[in-house]
Amino acid sequence: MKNNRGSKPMLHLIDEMLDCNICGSNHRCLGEELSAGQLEELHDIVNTHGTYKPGETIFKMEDSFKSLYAIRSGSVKLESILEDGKATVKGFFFPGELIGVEAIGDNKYGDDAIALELTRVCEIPFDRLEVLCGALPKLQHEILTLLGHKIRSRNNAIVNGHHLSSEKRVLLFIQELGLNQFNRHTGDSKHIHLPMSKGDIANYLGLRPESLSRALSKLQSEGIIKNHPKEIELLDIDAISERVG
Amino acid sequence: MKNNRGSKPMLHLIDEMLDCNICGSNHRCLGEELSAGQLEELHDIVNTHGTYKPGETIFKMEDSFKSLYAIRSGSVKLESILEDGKATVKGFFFPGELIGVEAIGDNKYGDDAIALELTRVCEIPFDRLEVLCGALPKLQHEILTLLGHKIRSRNNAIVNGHHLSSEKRVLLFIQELGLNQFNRHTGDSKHIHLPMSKGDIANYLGLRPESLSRALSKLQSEGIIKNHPKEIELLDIDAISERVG
DNA sequence: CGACCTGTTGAACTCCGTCAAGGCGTGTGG
DNA sequence: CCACACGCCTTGACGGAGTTCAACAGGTCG
Repeated sequence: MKNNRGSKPMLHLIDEMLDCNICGSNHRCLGEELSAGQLEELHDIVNTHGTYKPGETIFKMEDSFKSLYAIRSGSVKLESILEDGKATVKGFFFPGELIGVEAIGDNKYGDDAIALELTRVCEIPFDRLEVLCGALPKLQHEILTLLGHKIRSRNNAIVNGHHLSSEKRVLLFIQELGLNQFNRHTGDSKHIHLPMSKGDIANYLGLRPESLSRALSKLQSEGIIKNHPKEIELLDIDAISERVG
Repeated sequence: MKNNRGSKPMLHLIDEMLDCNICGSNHRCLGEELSAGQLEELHDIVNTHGTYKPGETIFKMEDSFKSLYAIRSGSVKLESILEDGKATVKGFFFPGELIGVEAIGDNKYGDDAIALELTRVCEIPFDRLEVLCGALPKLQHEILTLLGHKIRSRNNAIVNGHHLSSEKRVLLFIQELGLNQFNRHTGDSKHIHLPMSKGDIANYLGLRPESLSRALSKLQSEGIIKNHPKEIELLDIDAISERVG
């Protein structure tokens, strides 16, 4: 991991924070273009603590919105309970990603954030982040970019939901998970680890568990993937790319 | 097309701008909480010009992203052409709303913005807006809130797409159009004007034109709505509310 | 008038949801 | 250590909502 201030003597704590790039992943989730001094300002407002066991919630939907959370390790699902009592999984998040942004401008988080594995996060108080954004144009730009990207990604999900068959959505999901895993340099690119349950995946994709199971079974019978309990093995990557179009 | 501040009496110009609240609607789409002086700063970066006839594009998907556009009057649809050549309608926008926000952080608009009626817009150069946000915390907060709200709205669309039948989605759409129209104090609340084609509505809702037509016919046969060429007439508002749940 | 576009209607089909049963892995208690 | 129960996943059979294909109606514009 790079540290462009290695020569200067610093407080050990700050050093550690710089090292973890706020979130502990290879990619900094925030402050990518800031100078060392500016980055320090950002670190000053971040609470690095926060470790959650599988199933524990980082925030609940009825909690009042106060902070964003940068995921340092592990993984998180966002889900909410609808009026009719049904749960809907809104997304899965991995190291380097920010959760809580969906709640910006609202007074409550609209979702439960649930750790899927042993998960460490940084808490970033939003009011302090806003103030800092006013002082650091690059940070402001970064947040705006991140939100814009999020909107585009949600729009894409809508379009995919409308135009793609269940099989294609499943393959696209697997592909994205694999890409994500590849970018984080965890595991090899053929074995996609699934920290979440198949039921959660189905829910996220807008399918019944049975439909997801059938899609996976079909893909396995065609020799494209191998379906393991907590893992998808990619047997024919070209066929996957071809099928998602 | 430029800010021709020098060529007009200054007070008159500012007065006119204040009057139109940037976008010409009753609701200010930006600068809601700013003081008069701050609002003036905002107006300084806005180009008020821009009139488009039905079918004309305000920006194209391949244009490089430079500005947001506040709709002053008329209506706009956002659509994009997918790789396979199919068009997908991403949304409909009305006076007081901002378009272009989906492109923030990207170098191109990903959509075509097409006027549905005679439409007037204000152009807000995004780089200048960013600078101004750094100076005006309330404006920054407003933009962030707006983006957060957008993300939530897109998430809701996904959930609705997964959980609601075509009939419910159609009713929800009509309901939202009506609410929108009501908030803008245009027309009465029983006659919902449709500036876009039925085909566009179907596309937006992820349906085939035939399916939308069938849904509307069914609702009409049940005495809940009346289906006109460019208008939906609401006959039984209670039944509508009840059906969308 | 005829060409054309949008919207509507009918009939057959298909994908996915629903309902029901059973398999498999894990944890617990006898 | 095995028996059993409980979740989670899988498989099968069936039905229904929405798509597809095709024909047609109604308005608009040359």
